Amino acid sequence: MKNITIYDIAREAGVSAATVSRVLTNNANVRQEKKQKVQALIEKYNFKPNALAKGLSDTKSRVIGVMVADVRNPFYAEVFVACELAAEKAGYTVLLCNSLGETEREKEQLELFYEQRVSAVIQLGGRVDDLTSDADYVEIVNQFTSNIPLVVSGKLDGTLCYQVQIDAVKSVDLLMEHLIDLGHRRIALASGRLNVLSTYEKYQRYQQILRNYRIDFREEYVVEGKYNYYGGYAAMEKLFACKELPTAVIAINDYAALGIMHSIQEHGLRIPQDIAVASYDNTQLSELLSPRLTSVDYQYDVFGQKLVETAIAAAEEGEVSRIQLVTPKLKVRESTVSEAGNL
Amino acid sequence: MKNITIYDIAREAGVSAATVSRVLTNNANVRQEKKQKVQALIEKYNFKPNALAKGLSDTKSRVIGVMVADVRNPFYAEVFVACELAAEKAGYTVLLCNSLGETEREKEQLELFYEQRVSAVIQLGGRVDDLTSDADYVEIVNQFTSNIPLVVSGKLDGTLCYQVQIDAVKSVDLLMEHLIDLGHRRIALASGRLNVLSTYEKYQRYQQILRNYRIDFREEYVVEGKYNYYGGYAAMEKLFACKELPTAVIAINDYAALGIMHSIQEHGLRIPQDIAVASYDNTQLSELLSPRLTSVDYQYDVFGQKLVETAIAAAEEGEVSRIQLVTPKLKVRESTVSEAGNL
DNA sequence: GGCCTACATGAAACCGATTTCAAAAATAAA
DNA sequence: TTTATTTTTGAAATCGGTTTCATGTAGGCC
Repeated sequence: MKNITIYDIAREAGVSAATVSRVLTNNANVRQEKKQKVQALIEKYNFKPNALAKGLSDTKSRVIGVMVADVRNPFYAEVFVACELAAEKAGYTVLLCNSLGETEREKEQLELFYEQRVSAVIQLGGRVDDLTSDADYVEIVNQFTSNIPLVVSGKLDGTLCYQVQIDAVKSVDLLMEHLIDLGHRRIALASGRLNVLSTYEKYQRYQQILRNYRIDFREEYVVEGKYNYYGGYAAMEKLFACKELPTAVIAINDYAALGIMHSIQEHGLRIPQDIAVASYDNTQLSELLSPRLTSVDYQYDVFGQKLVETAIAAAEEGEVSRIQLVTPKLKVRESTVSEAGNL
Repeated sequence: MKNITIYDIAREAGVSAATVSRVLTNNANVRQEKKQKVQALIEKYNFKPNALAKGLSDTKSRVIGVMVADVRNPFYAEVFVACELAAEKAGYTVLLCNSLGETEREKEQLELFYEQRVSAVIQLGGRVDDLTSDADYVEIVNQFTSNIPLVVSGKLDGTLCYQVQIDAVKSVDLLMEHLIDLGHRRIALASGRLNVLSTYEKYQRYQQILRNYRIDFREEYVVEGKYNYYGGYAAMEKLFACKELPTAVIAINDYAALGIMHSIQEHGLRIPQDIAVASYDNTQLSELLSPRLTSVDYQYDVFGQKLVETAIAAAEEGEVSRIQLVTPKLKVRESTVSEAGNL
């Protein structure tokens, strides 16, 4: 069955294609009578305009490319779904791709996005979140952004990207103040890699807070590591080597927290009575661990919404500020505050 | 900066657009000399052909729409990434969307995919995995598939979809034989909903295996429930009400297994010494639990590869069989086989 | 050299929408 | 009724590629 087009509708309705198009875009003035006739035919044939032709003719694909490091990471999955829902409301479609932490892939994906003439791109994780700069990438991005707006959660010095950030300072404040309020003074940081922007910012703020509260900073309480279970596990094993054990550990994300918790439990200590654990991300996992995990919630719906809004506004040449912040919230659970019912 | 087109290249090279196109598609015969000249210009301007124009002119968008129930579910995230990698190799792009378990969304997404004139659609979870039929949906799919091939992992009676299934029978066999070999005779099934095709097939096979081994089927050992942590937890709590406790429990997925494990541990029993636990999906989580979880691996890379191959073959009118099976493998870990090092 | 075949090439049509522009029709004003 | 104004409308151009078709050119063979 041949695809029907605007011309088929036009012929049968006895009008021109232009008129059908006007009905479709609902914008010019078309005589009621013809309008209804056309709409009836559209209905009858269940006609849907070809998005490629539309995109070609008005040079707007109404597609937003979303590039994340890896959707298998629940953080990115959450953000993606939030973006999808937000885009949908605005009549946009989202194209997802994973950079898988390879800068080479990121470059290729940008090219692919350009080929698809996406209206805008949202990039999270990978290069845009890495403090070590890559001149080549900056070059590519600059070329890219001369045609297509790029919204990042992160930072890319030397480029003109829109930035939508989760307020790293605030997220540290939430966690640290919570722990300090609980009386903790020996707070360790099972960090990620310090050349990742968001991680570095957290580290900086961690030190600042310690200073504010006149708590000594201990080098040995900061451990760099991977953003997964093993990273957390390894970090905690290192912390066990400290002569004075921390009373609380902050994990860089929920998976790392799980590793930390296992390590603690294997050493026969209790959470949170012996060591409290808290983390960032508040993915599904934090609700499922035992004890359930105190974690900083990044407000994925708000975050996704803002990313998409910014992308669309930029694509449609609307007014958007170049930098925006999303305020996280703390979700307190039993891994820091002991309730009845924990082992 | 205006986008450059094939015509700009043609003009500067002193050839026609047709020739540039031939160089681009690399298929007709073009004099070496001109070819190199054109390629040099393409290089110089970093020209990338407009995918919309290309798609419009040859009526092939080279985009595969992937609809899953929810990427936040690691199973779908794994499959999606596998599809993406496979598609990439073949020069295709993937469009992801989440149906979020709402049939209404699924219908809308199919329309969106059609508007985008995707080359093929891959659908996992949701309607295509549901035994309760929806005449309206079948109608829509039939209309859809008259234009665009639909590859499903599941089944949609009354439609002409391509099916790529994970061999449910085999996956049950792997788990059951493993447990029976270990000496288990009281094996419970913490099932999902039995109106989900894949779940129902597993249930059927479970009964069959019991018969084969002349083990009595006990109604009370089969508990229906949700596909998440709480579903598993609730199921296990029910199983604790049996007068004779099962010695092994099969969970419908890793999250459910986690719920089951927590329930068992809260009751003060040991895994696997008192009760063994095993599951389907073998997502990252199974490696991270304590004890680590025996799980059926669905061979995501093979699965994704086959889904995409089928989609592309169907789109390009190649030969593909309508039904294909992917053979799962068992990943044995400590939740069924006690090793040193478990609590 | 003459004839045939194979390759190279560009003009033009096409894919399916949107949009501009000018003409036609309807309405308002005189 | 006539003129001025506003709406409607369709023809045609456009977006940026691919492809067909006819023509031009080169090489192969007698």
